[in-house]
Amino acid sequence: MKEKLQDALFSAVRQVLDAADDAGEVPAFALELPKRADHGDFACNAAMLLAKRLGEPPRAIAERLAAALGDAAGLVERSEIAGPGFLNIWLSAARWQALMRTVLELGPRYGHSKQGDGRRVQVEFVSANPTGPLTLGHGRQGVLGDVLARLLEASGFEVTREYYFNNGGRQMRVLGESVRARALEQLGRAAAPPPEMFEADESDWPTEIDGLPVLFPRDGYQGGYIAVLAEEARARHGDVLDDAALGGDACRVLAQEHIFEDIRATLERMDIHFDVYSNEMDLYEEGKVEAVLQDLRETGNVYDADGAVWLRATALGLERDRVLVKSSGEPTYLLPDLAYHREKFRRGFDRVIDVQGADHIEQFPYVCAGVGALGCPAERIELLMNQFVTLTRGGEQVKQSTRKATYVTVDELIADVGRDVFRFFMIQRKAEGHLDFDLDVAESTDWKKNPAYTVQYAHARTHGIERQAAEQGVPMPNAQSVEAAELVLPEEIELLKKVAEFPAVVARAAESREPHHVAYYAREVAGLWNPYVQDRKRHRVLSEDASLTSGRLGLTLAVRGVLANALALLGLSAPERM
RNA sequence: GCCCCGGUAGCUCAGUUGGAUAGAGCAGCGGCCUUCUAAGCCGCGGGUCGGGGGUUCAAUUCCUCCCCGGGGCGCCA
Repeated sequence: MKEKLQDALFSAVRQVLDAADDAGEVPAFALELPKRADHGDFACNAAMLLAKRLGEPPRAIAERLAAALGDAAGLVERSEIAGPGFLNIWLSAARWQALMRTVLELGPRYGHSKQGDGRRVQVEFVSANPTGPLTLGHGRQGVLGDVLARLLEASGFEVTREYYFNNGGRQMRVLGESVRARALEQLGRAAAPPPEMFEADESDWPTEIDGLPVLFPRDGYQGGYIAVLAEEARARHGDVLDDAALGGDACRVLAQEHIFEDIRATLERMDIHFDVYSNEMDLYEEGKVEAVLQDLRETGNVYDADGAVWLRATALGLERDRVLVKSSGEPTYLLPDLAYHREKFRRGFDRVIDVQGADHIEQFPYVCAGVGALGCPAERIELLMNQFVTLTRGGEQVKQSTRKATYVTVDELIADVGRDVFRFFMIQRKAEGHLDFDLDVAESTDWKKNPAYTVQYAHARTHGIERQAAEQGVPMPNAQSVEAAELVLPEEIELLKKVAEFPAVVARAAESREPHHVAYYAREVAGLWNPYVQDRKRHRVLSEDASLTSGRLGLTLAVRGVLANALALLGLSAPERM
């Protein structure tokens, strides 16, 4: 619909230019949905853009543009010049007929496009290291990445969802040591450092308490789940626990396995499914990390200083140089990260999107510069950054501390509010802003109060109406029989306009990597539909008037169509009754 | 000190890539109503878009300088 009008306007502008002996190009004018209904269905700014070029007032140009446009082969009912020189355009009523038919015909595909043309996109997200349960930050990132992936799929891209984790470095070693220490504490062969010691100075860290050695690392993992893992370690690796190296290693492997199992279960609860899991260790074993270092050395992008190997990032236009291999001989995380990103390109992705928390944002340019130096098209990597999540209850912020492991986990929150509410809340704000997760609202099952239920209930209501219709023996219309002519009330036109907007909303959300638009859109539809259904005094869907009833049932199905598709993109269920 | 993100109605936030009189949901006020599933429906009030300067037909949107809040600035990940 919009495309046709766009074409008609293009020719109209061409005509106006030709008449003025201007052979230049038609400017990229905007065709937008006005905020106000009395500004028409579409508004075009072409006349204003031409004002300077033609040396005439924009309103005069708009006159000629309107004349050239005419009725655009029956598409346009009328047009008006308004404001500084806008051309406001009203489409003929026949468009609603076409819209309803399209929505009913396409069903679950309404709003989808072939924009991506099968190009391959990788979305890397969550990527939490298996050192403990997923936090709300991971949860937000999970939903963000997953909904973005769904949007890209709906736009015709071939998407790979990928999870990458570091299991080769210090972090995992500390995890193993934490488990081993707890196991030996349980056996009475080591002393547990008292909690307040973690607050004290590093130098005060005890080596021995009451004759027992303190094995728990100063920066160890304090969460309660470590004790559970320790029990498992005692049962399975009791024989090697006393050996620091062997025991620590066995505990690390055991912890990674168990924790990763838990993470997968959590992802399952969020309804997030990855196609590929990658990890740092594999990159080492396949020699990919070593290869990167070698290639960087050959191309003169690294140098040695202070016993370490540095990436010459300043030569690539960045703030400072970065260490790739520490003087201890151990690589920093940046080196395997470069290897991993080079692999992404080797695997043939046209586009790579890294979903990362705000704490990683500074690192991103170094990864891009590094793989760029390796000859990869780094401009194809995108960063989708997200800020942190805070919990609010009763207007007060719920205190969380990762260090003390006193944080609410994804599992706990889902157990509390359910998957659908969890997902909706995590996606409803734009990613780069802070997300305030209001528990009072999220825990409410009142459909009017909780936006996730507002949307789902709006969908359920379309089924409620259909059930009612079936009871009364009223047939539901289909794509062929649907009739829009009876839909004339302002609130009905508003709903139809909203339904018509859906494909543009999806396209924009996908292109701009802003999934929250879909959540807002769903709320808007529900915000129109719920009052429409509820206001029985002015109108009812099911009435004595058979033709009117049929038209309104068509509207019901169209609204259901966009709600169901929006919910699917958000990864929420679309219940038929609640 | 430097970098990134935010600052829009009492609160939580949108704002279609620079457009017309800046919106939604809650909260507040007034009037109706008794449900195609759950108290709903209609209307009203409410704003120096953090502040100054600039760019142009047009700035909440782009540039610049300040203010406030959050995050980051390791041979940690």
